[in-house]
Amino acid sequence: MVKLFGALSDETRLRIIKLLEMGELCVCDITAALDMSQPKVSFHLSILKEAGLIRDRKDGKWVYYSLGAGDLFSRFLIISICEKYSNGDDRYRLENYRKAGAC
Amino acid sequence: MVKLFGALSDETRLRIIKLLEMGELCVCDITAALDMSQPKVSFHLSILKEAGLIRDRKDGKWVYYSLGAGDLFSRFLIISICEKYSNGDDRYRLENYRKAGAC
DNA sequence: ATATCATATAAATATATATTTATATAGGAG
DNA sequence: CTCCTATATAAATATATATTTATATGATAT
Repeated sequence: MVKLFGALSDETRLRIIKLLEMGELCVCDITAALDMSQPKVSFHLSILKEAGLIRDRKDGKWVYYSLGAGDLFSRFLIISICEKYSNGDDRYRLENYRKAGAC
Repeated sequence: MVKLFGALSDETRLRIIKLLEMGELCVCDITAALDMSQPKVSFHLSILKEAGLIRDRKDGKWVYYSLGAGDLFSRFLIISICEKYSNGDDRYRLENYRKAGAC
């Protein structure tokens, strides 16, 4: 429980959750959307995963992350966060990244 | 939101919330139940209060804390925590403290 | 007024968490 | 096999959070 709330008590990780509301994203998508260094993003993804809030799927060079892991309570939290939280410019940056050819 | 989850991402504070399920308690009750130093307890109470999860009421020398502050989402979180979390020996220590004369 | 009790706050320290920088791994392309 | 790309991990550093110890505040009782 401490770990679960700890995972949610960080701005960057809430932004990641909100982004993943769009569906599965690979690490470079998230890195571009957040405009952060890749190791930083990987670090935060690992905490979310460890807390059972997100899951990953490997496909070739890429690792895709998505919501939908965890128990009922975790899912409820995620829904609430997505409802209350705004994407800011993250979505916009992701779209630009994709238009520019993505990864 | 970050502040709210941050307030919940600590063992001591979850214990306090679970204790307050019993109803209003003063700082010395909580200090006895948790078997911790008084400044430490005050520190954690201030964080819970700041996050809008608990409220306080002054009566003479005493300050009583209770659940029930905050919006619907906060209340839901508190209910969920109380349901999932166990008191351990905290309740037992509080009873002993009261039998011994309390504050 | 002085002493005492409950609580809060401040300063110093310890510990945990996040960030940066550098490097490793592992899959594909040429 | 060698190079490049996506991702992860490690080590060093920075920052935030928690804990301890000491002190302040403010209420009551003597």
